[in-house]
Amino acid sequence: MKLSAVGLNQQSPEGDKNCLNSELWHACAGPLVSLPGMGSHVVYFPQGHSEQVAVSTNKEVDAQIPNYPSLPPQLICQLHNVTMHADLETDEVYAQMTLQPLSPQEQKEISFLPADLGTPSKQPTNYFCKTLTACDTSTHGGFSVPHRAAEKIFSPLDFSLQPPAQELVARDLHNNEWKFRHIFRGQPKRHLLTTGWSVFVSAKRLIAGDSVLFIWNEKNQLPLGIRRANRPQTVMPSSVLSSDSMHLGLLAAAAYAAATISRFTIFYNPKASPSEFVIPLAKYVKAVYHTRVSVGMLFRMLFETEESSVRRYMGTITGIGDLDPTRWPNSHWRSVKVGWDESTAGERQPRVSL
Amino acid sequence: MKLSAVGLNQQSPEGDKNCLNSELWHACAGPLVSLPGMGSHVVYFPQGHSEQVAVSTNKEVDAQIPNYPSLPPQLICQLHNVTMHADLETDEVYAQMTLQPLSPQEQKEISFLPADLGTPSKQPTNYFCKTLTACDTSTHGGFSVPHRAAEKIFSPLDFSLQPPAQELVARDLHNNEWKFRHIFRGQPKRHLLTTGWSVFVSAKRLIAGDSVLFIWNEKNQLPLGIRRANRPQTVMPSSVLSSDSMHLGLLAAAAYAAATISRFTIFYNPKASPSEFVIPLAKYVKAVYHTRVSVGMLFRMLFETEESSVRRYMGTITGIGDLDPTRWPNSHWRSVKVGWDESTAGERQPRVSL
DNA sequence: GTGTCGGCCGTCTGCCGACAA
DNA sequence: TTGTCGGCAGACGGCCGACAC
Repeated sequence: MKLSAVGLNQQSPEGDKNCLNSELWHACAGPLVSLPGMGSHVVYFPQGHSEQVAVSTNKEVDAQIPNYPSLPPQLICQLHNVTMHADLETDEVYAQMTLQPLSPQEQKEISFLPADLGTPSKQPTNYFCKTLTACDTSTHGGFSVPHRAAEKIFSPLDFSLQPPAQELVARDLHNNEWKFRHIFRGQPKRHLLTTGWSVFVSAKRLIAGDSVLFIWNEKNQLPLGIRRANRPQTVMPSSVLSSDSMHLGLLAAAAYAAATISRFTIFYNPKASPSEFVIPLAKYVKAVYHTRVSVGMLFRMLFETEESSVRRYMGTITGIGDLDPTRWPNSHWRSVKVGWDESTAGERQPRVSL
Repeated sequence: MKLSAVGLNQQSPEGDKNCLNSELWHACAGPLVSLPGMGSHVVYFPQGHSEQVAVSTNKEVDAQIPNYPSLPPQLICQLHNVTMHADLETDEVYAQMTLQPLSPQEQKEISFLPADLGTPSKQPTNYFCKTLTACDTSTHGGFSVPHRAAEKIFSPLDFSLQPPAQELVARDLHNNEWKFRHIFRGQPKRHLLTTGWSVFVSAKRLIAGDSVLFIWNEKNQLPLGIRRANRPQTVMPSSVLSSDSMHLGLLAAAAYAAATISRFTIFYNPKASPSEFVIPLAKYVKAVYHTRVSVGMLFRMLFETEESSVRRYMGTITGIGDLDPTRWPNSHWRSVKVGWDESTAGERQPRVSL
């Protein structure tokens, strides 16, 4: 896996590129992904982080791994830095966060409830997202642009030309330039991307079922992103370190930072992670202390569907208790068991709050 | 990075595929790479392991990382298991080792010197390795086979045919099958691989400067491997875990295993790692206790050249001392400083023994 | 002995409207 | 409105010996 960051160290921030592409990053991440604000207070769940590593390495956490008595199941931190990144090979979006645990006296001082519930995922308004068809990805032709989307997002064509056509310049998450011939032709008339499209498809290794999205912005830069379909074999374990060592590493890093009140760095990958493990403190406090949860209660939860829209699912709380009592006693991570109403099986026990 | 192992867990051994391709694995790894025998006693250097992670993530180890007082700079272990693997995407070879630290009484019991100095890298005898030319990798043509190599390695052609030709079936490290048309033609006559060659080149993403190697074996299976040229941008950092957490992870895993006398798992990547960090115990004992090292002494050391042959370099010992006195006191890792005779700069301070 | 080139032919890429869902 | 197809023209892939180093 290659990173997109520039400079000598690949883990350095990307500079102003982040600001430029923040919209695009959020669009690619999806509507349910939100990042807490810089400087804000958050709750970090080592268990959730561990789950992300387990999914990424395709290996369950080993029972051999010791627990760190000094590391609580939830750690209140200040978020020093958030930078948005994208995998150089797959364009998968992820965020790098620098966290600093709060000292005991700092925790007391913030007993008042801050209002920051996290920016609610600034989805761009003027964009379109299309799932690619077999014809879109075949070498035989170009890309068929939905009619209304082309009129709304692309710069207007000069209809005095026969046929009306122009060159579009789009930029992906790495700020790479992609040029497409945009033409309005056929019977009936339609918007098509021809020359340049197949280069893009093969460079990004897109297949039917993946999605592309174009964003309109005031500078007319035409940001361009992709969302891959959930292919089962997307797992990319590393041959650098054993998964056991990785689990130990994240725990050790957090435990050491907690003990010395020093900063540590984590990666959050929205697509890989089963659920968010860095939550704004206010959201956490509200969920744990200001919400009455009891067995039998009904509730709703949002999920993203395959067509990248949002849908509500209903569920009933069937139990409350620790997921792993020996290792993580009194953890609020996935402490609520639910039974889902609809027969969409495969859903897991969800997390504490939303 | 994808792994080649099969089954539910990607880190499970590959079964008998290892045995079949052991020759090929060693051929791809190069003549200087040797793996200690299964069950033998070895010395594990956490510092060396850390260096491999640093190179793989392209990030120097952070001074913030704490040291583990319970973890000595060299750990005597029994090697429970060694399996050979290859990266599914790049075909890069690496080994997975399961180590178990020896208890104090076990260490005393092995005070006699075992004779196991490691299998000296069983390089196959009947093989050829060719660095690809621009014409070999261009889409315009096929692969020009060195004349003597073709006669030695490939199954003999039927020279009654005009032109003499046959189909060769080769197998790579993942046991994938590759078919090539082998023909003897042109003026002057030569051996060529035509149909099938370009598919192989593009699938493995070979470029001029990379090498391919064919091995002859008694079963006539024609194992086929690649060695990539040292491209500067080969680094593949992971977006799963911060490099700091990785360093902590490997230290924590070794420290925990040392404290509880339990097994832990590491990956050894010969191409990524600056030097071997799992050494047969006998070799270590011989180097440390049976070799007199003093400042000013002359010595020789083997290096692999770019043409994958072996060459001797001469050097003088200019000093002896700890590389990192505060973190790893009394470590034998890179404790010997040398000045190289020839003006081939860029060499680093070498390691204890060879 | 082998790296690169020009020549040549066949396949595939990629642009077009027709047509149907 | 838009997914897929057949038709077609040009680009590129890929096999060949010539030639030079």
